[in-house]
Amino acid sequence: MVAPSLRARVRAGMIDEIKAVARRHLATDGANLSLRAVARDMGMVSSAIYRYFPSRDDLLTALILDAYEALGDAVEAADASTDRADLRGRWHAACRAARSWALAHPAEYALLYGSPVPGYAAPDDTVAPAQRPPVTLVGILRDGVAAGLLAPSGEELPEPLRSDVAELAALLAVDLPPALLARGMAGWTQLFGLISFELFGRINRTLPHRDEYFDHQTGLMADLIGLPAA
Amino acid sequence: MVAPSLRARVRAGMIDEIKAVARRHLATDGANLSLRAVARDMGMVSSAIYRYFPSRDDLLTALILDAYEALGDAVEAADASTDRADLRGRWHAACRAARSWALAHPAEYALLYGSPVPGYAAPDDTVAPAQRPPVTLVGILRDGVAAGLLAPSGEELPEPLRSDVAELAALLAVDLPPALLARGMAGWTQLFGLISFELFGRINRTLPHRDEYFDHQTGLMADLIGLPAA
DNA sequence: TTTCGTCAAGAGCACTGCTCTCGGTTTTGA
DNA sequence: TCAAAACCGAGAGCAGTGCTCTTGACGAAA
Repeated sequence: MVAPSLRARVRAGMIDEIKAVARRHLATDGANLSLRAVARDMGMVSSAIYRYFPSRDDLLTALILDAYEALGDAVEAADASTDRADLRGRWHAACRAARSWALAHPAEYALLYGSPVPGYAAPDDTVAPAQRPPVTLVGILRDGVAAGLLAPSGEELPEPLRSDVAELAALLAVDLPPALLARGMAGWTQLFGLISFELFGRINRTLPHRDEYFDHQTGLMADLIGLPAA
Repeated sequence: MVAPSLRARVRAGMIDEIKAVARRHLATDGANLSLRAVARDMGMVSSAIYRYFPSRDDLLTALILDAYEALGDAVEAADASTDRADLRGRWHAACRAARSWALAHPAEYALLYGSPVPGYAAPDDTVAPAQRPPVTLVGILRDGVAAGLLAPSGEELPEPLRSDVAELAALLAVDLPPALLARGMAGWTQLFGLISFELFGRINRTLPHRDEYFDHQTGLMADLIGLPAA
């Protein structure tokens, strides 16, 4: 373990600064960020950026990866800082954390969950961080079943579907009855829809009390799952 | 009512052809469609397009309006062609119609429900057509209550939220108890999330039986709403 | 028939992502 | 220690973009 050379350190600093400037541009200009513009902001020439990122898409990928990690951190931290036995409280905390992060970083959220950039294909590095929020959510269900706080209803899925969802459980590394996992996925799907609707402004020019609406909607899904209050 | 002049007719034809070519480009290149490319495809020069659409955003707006109407037509037709008393069947039919349209026109769906184009602000003409799918869905609930097939649970929303949702009911012109409308909105939100996840490919490289998964997920929301089978 | 509105074409501007070359600096290894 | 290799920023240049403006031709209306 040798200390990184001076050159490597300034290089890492440059990469961080480029990403920071790019994030700033992202917030104002949306997904079509201009390499030349960030280069200008850094007092550089556009071609110099290519020393650090081989293409614009690679810069976007780096930003996407960072954003996934930040969102995953926020959701996991919110869940972790809630009483383990309070399943419903954990659910609400995780959902609120995702929403708060999205409201604080709308452009980055759009990058993660908006329509995919046309030519751009997300590399495989992104799938693991992308799964952290849903894994956290279904992890609450897993803990609930393990602790006996969440009784599996005994409901069974019809067959082509049951094994599909069972495979999904294996992929997410959660040991859950398929029917319950399906309900958890419904909650995750609705959470994404809620945030997207609020952020992309398609819904509710009315609905001024958005916090209350959000909590109620996520509470409905907690009901559907059967999460008990503390 | 005079017959439109020849000139007006060829002009209308040109507008239609431009939109058709643009839709084709949209399908392959995504949201960043090039005016010059569609002009090339039509054997024209880019500046000629501006005789018909004052800017690229106006072309996009026209495509968006058409897409909203097409999606609205599909959802409403599916609902209308189902036995009025079969609330659950109508719900499933409307949801399936939305999904089918989205799968058949992924680029246009992304235009409607993906991340908003940065500089672009949707004009007010779009809000009415955009509301047709959710209005159709909550219309099923309204019919159910009116026909006595869907019993309001008597559940009441806490106050800041209750009047918000009541206002939303007035805006959507559906006479529904707020608590029930909130559940309907949850269903609409989840439907959007389901389609987006499937279309934008973030979810389930596994889950090969997507039709069954979709039906089960929308069925869960029908359960949450309390829609009875036929 | 003449005038007026419409049309396609072309040149041009400012911008984009990206490539390549050219000097200058830093790190590396013999 | 010193030359070779790697790295870095600047600049020119290419192909493409949205958009504006001007020019000349055509058809419909007065």
